[in-house]
Amino acid sequence: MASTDRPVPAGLQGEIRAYVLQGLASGEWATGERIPSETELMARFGASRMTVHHALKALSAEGWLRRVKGLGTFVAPPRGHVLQARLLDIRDEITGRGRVHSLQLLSRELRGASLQDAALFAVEPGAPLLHAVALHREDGRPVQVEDRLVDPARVPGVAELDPADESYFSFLMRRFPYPEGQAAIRAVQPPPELAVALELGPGEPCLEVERVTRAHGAVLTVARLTYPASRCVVTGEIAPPGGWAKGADE
Amino acid sequence: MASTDRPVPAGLQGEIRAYVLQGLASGEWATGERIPSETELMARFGASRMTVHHALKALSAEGWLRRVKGLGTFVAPPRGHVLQARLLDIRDEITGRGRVHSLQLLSRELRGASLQDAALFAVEPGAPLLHAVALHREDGRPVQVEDRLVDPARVPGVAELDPADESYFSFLMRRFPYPEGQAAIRAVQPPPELAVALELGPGEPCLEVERVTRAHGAVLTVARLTYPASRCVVTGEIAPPGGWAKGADE
DNA sequence: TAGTGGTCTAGACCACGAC
DNA sequence: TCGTGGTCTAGACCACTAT
Repeated sequence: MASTDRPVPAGLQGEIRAYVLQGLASGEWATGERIPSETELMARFGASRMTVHHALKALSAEGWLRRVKGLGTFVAPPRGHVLQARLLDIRDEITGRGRVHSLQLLSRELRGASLQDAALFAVEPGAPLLHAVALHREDGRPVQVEDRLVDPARVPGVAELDPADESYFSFLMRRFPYPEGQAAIRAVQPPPELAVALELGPGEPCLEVERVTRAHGAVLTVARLTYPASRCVVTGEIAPPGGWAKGADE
Repeated sequence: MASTDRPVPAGLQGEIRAYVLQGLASGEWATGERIPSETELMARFGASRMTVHHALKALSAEGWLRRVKGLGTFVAPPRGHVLQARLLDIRDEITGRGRVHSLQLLSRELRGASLQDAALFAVEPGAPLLHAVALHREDGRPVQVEDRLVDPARVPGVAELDPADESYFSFLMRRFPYPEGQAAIRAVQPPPELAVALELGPGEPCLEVERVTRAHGAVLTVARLTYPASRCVVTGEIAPPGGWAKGADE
């Protein structure tokens, strides 16, 4: 609830850190303004230069400060609101709530890449891509349609994977634990076939999350996840600079 | 497009950093596994302990590693996909695209806090809250309804603010540059009055972003932003551990 | 007790920017 | 030239963990 519970450095570094953060929070130093130099802080806290340096370096890495060699240390500009949302495996989400997850494979085929696919995946048109569509249920109620395209050349074994056994998400995370990519969230009027599959109420919209996942710059998979509006919210924290670099402690 | 362009430490620290990241990316060290100790790395790179220590400390602060005193350094568990999206001032977004922003104030009143408001803001029921509803247009087309509740006691001057002059978002950011809070994104069927205000097509859904913003733990404002589905996408990066702690360099 | 990481010091050389 | 931050060293003491 408070701000970040990053492991606060103890001792002198902690004091210097607190001093600087206090100056920022109180508005004593405005955006872009110069804060005391390492030399000044050494004197003020009776610390060695390394100690001061590390305190400032950490604050700079967290986005509070900007340091310029030859010039000094400045207050970093605020970055607007940054929303940090976890996008988890739907399966984990459901079982984590103590519900029962089930999956119905609607289609799965190896097909040639369209021109559009080819451009996105940076492969030759016609190159084989795995296209799978699955319906996820929570206690029997449909909660997500997963429409996924994977490049089997970059994800060996994915063509043989039975998503009822292990989700594509989990399979990919095991092999590429540090994903890069982009995501987009939209509200959509679902096409009729999705409305039927998801057992939507009349006129009920959907939330659509589209994800492009890369590893080493190469696109691995594109997923389009469609949720009934009434059964999904994306939530997240508005992050202070530095975000939640704290390890995974939950 | 690649991954994070954090200022890479030069020299020995950079080498050690690269060595560790390489080990992680290649899967040489699995999640939870122990990586070489500071002593071992000192020998391997001919570096002093401080140098090794800082390299590992930085990687740990970025979420790649977890260090335990007395035990060693371990590979941090992957954290799933983390979506980092900037939520900006709609005004800046529009003018940033070279379009013309205009605002129509639909209502603004000082009203007593309902029981629900009181619980959220942690004030007495009946305490004055500013409630403003505004319609934002881009080149004349409605793109957002902003429904906002602000505690004027915590945001002095906000009751006198004319949102056509300066947006509430910007006003708040100037006074509280380091916001905390939560946000939620939903798809909704807008109520008729919103459908009219936003000039929605028949059956067109909306994306709703709800934000609770705090400073020093106290709720400053709650905003409910409603966008026509056809005119809004929330986009963001899927972040590696460490996110984009890099200062604001765009 | 031995090994780990957490913190700190008092030096050092360097690259950079302003004057 | 002077002050800035970037990097590095070779020590040190401490707290913690496992044996």
